Amino acid sequence: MNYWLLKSEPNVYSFDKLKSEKKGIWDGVRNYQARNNLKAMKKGDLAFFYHSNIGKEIVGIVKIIKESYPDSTSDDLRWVVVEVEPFYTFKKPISLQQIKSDAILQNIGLIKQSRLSVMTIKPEEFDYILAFDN
DNA sequence: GCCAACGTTGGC
DNA sequence: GCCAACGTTGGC
Repeated sequence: MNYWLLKSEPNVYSFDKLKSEKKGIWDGVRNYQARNNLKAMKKGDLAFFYHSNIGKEIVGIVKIIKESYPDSTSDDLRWVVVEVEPFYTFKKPISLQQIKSDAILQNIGLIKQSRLSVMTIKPEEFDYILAFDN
């Protein structure tokens, strides 16, 4: 079981939209490192859903329900998608500011590699962030 | 709107 | 294979 973080601009594709649609295809990734992370995802893995640009906060968790397959929004076979469904909604979203100001989370990918849209989250980071919500 | 931090492209 | 120029992402 691995943990991930997926970024989306909420004005393009928000967590609320995913919830209203019950499941979603994570398409449009055009970066090798992000693509490699998509390929490494297994059914049942969990991922934080982060709103970039607007909100700048982790708003929920999604579950990977279908492993990677070619992205139909590109005719280039290098790119892939996964399918996700809503798994958990944070009672109170975790802001980037909160993550940045936490000594434990200084090495999280969200801070270290701010431009990457699909990244891994260490199990201890996942548990630690989830505990904020209780 | 600006800029830092990348990633990509293309000339050599 | 190097590197300059350019494009993109995302925080501020």
